[in-house]
Amino acid sequence: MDELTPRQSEILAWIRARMAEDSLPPTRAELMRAFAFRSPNAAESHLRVLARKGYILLQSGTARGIRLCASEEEEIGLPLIGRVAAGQPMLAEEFREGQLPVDPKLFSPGADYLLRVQGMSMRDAGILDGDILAVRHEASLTPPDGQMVVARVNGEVTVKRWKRDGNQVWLLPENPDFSPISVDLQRDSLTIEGVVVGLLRIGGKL
Amino acid sequence: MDELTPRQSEILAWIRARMAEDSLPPTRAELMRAFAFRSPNAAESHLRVLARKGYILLQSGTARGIRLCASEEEEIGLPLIGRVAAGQPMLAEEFREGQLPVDPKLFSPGADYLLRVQGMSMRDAGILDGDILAVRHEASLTPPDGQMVVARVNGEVTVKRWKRDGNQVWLLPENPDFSPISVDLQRDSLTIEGVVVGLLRIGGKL
DNA sequence: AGTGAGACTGTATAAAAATATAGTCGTTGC
DNA sequence: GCAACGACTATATTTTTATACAGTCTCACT
Repeated sequence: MDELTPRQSEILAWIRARMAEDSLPPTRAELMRAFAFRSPNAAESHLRVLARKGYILLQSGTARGIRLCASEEEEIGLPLIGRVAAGQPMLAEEFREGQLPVDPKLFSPGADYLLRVQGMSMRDAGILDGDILAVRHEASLTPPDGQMVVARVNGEVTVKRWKRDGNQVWLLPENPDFSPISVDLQRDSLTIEGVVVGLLRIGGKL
Repeated sequence: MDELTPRQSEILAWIRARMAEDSLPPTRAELMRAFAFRSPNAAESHLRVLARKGYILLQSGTARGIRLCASEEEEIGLPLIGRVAAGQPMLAEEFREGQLPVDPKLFSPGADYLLRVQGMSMRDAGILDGDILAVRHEASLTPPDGQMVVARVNGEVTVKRWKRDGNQVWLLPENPDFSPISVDLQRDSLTIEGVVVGLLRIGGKL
């Protein structure tokens, strides 16, 4: 699929927006009005280019015969992240286990991605090994105490309950077999990757 | 919303199918061809009726200006069932807490409804009070031992692990504070309302 | 027996939409 | 320096579409 010029992406974006909004592809004239062209042919030639580059399909001889090509995987639902290597960014392509058809708005506040749980450190909160957490991206270091967060301590990703007292942060497991993690904000590197907004368990051992 | 005649529903169904299929509303001429009308006016007047009865909206003066009206609650997702009174059917309207936008195919095998969990009898299986179970309707009395089922014993609905030995059925909790329920198929009334295929936890105490 | 709605046929016609042709004006690449 | 391309203007010319008007036929009412 060829690259688009800035102008071309602008036009493609508008077409997508219009179709999402009222589910009716635009005519050349409507495109022309939207971009203040003074000739319908400006719209026509842009559509030709978009079609040639494979972003849209034009049905000749039919009114509004524009259809979007499956935009290289529709990306519905949320990405499911598996084990994240230390120090690597969360959403890197290589940690993606897949994509699940989950409505982000099912959770409140909305979820941004799904994370596969490893280990039993949150067992007593009803979160088992292999469970899937819905996570909302949220980097502020001031979640309410008791909030379940996805945190990164010295590069390592972990899910725990948050508790902070000044520069002292505790990441609390929910399983007596595990010990709380103590973090000194001035000495250790800690970032929050998000807050847990939901849980999903599918297949496996129910 | 007025009732439709058989012919009118047929036509509405076709329009819906067409729009689902290629996301482009039909023209009068296309409708005419599809139903072998010999006059475009047959299509026109049907559209008028559908619009008058509130099933579609016609944008006058625009090609393919047909849009479907939100079909009296789209019923997307799955119904969420709350506390079911003893002896009452599961899916009765009065036990419905709502509808959640969950894709049935997210689970395997697919889910038919969602059920709000009450109590802590399955705590050690990571199922807490208030959790939501995805359930597949399945009435056979021969699920594999260890399968988590939604069962009804003498009218009362409960979620437990299934274990059967001849006429002796055990419904096992996953919490030492609770006792297994013993059921004799010849003396007690037992039906299976479904098998648990997934778990969802949103909001509340995460 | 008469009326009205539903489901059409048949014929037009104006408006909407697609699309061709001929250019202009900048950039970019060789 | 010039060809190629992107991004247009300007003007036509078909096709497609929407839509009006005038009927026909059937069936359910009342």
